[in-house]
Amino acid sequence: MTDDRWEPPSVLLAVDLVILTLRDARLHVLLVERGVEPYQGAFALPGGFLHDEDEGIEAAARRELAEEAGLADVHLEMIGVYGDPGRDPRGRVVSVAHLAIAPWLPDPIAGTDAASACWTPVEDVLFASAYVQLAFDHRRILADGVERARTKLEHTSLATAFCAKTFTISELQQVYEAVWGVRLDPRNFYRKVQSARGFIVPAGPMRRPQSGRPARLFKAGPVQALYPPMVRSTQPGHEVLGGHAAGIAPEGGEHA
Amino acid sequence: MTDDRWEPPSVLLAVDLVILTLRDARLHVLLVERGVEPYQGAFALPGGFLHDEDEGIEAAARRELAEEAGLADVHLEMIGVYGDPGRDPRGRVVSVAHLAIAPWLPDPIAGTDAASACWTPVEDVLFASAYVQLAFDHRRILADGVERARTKLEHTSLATAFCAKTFTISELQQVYEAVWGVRLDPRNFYRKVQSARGFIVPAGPMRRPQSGRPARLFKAGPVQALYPPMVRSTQPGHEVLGGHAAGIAPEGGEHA
DNA sequence: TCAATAGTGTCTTTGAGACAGTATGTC
DNA sequence: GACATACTGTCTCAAAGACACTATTGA
Repeated sequence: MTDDRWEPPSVLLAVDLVILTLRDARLHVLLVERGVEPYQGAFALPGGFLHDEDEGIEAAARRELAEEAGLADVHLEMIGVYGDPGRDPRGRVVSVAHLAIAPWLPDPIAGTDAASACWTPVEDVLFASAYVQLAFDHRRILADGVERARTKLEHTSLATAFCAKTFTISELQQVYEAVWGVRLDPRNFYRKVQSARGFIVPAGPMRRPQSGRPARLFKAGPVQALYPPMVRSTQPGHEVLGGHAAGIAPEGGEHA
Repeated sequence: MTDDRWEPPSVLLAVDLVILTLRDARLHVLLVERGVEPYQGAFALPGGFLHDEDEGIEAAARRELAEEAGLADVHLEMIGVYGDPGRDPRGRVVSVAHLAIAPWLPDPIAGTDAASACWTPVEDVLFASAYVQLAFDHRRILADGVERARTKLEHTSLATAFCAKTFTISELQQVYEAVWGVRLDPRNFYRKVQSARGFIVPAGPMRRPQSGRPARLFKAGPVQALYPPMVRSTQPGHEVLGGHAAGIAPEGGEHA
């Protein structure tokens, strides 16, 4: 680090949250309507500034998660940093974006202060001619968060974070289908998920149908990294309508 | 974002660089000796504070890359943010860590101001009973950076960033062996690398042996994502001596 | 009975890993 | 010639994808 007599500039640090969940088999993100300038009235990702000098970044993210979404004990990981000068008209604001995964149906948000928060289908925001415009660079942050979720579904047990404590295999399949925007063969999915060692483990001989044969219940297994992985078939032909995979540049790295 | 009448705290923003390269078939990282407090005399990752209010984060990383390592036009990507309160005794310093990959043999650093910079074998720093102690939380940053490189080698063409503009297949194999800390079968590696569509393309019928049969030269192909991927054999039995894979927690995400 | 979903089996293709064998250079 | 490295072929096994088939529920 350079340590001269000169004073380095300081910045405002914020956290922003990409909170994803599944609602009626579609991927949704939690948005809030901004009540103040800038971007008053526009939708934005939940987030806020550090509370005080001594607050850790993840602590701030969890605080916002509780304050704005009423969520606790959910999967949370850092996505990256967004700090382009000029991204916020108020000055130099650097935002640390986080990805949170909420299990489905935690109600449209309990009675939190975030009265204006609402779950929005991700495609409505990310699709080329999007209905919903987001404040700041939040559309890009959302795109990166979704891409992160897609990738982690392949190699980790993240999908179980979308489910309740116990779940059926077809519920798990819905997660993959919604996040990837593809349709999968139930029979092959069944085998594949079972053959990934430690991914899911049986949770009682229980059952709970609606129509059709009752299904076994499972819970998340011990492993974090999947082997064999749940590879997304690269050879196309599976994309389902509204696939939001287009028009997003997921990776920022450049080669020489 | 919360927008009250209260003033949010500001922080100092720094960039730190994990610059990796290959030297005599081993993975090395560039370290600098700190000339001032804190941690005077200790080794640290190259890095520094933002220069001014208007400097972008990636721009700052590239500036440090040039100033401290004399490198330009190399692969650069963000690793993550390290901002625990108390990580820097000077106050609240939030560091954005980056991973840079330098092609091998750019000389032990040209005549830059970083006279004290030196390439250090990664294992010497990361191994359990490490010889080299790093300042701040830089050991953890290095571990995360190495883990990032390991993972990206599987699914992207990042390995070519370690090589010169043209390279032989066995040179590419050395990259994988050094970064993963494993030994690979040359025959299978040959086939595998060739079957990954768009990974490498022939670069002239050239050749350049030292002993043994001359090898064909290749250059980096057009694709970024590898298919099929170069999967690290999960079933162990391949780790080579000094494997630094142990004792590192690469992932910070937690499930509910 | 049918509709609907759960779960099993089987076949084909692709790729991973082991390793024999051939090609082409230097000494 | 020996030696070293580059490259090819072949075998076996594991897993992906396609899809026929059976099982178990409710209506």
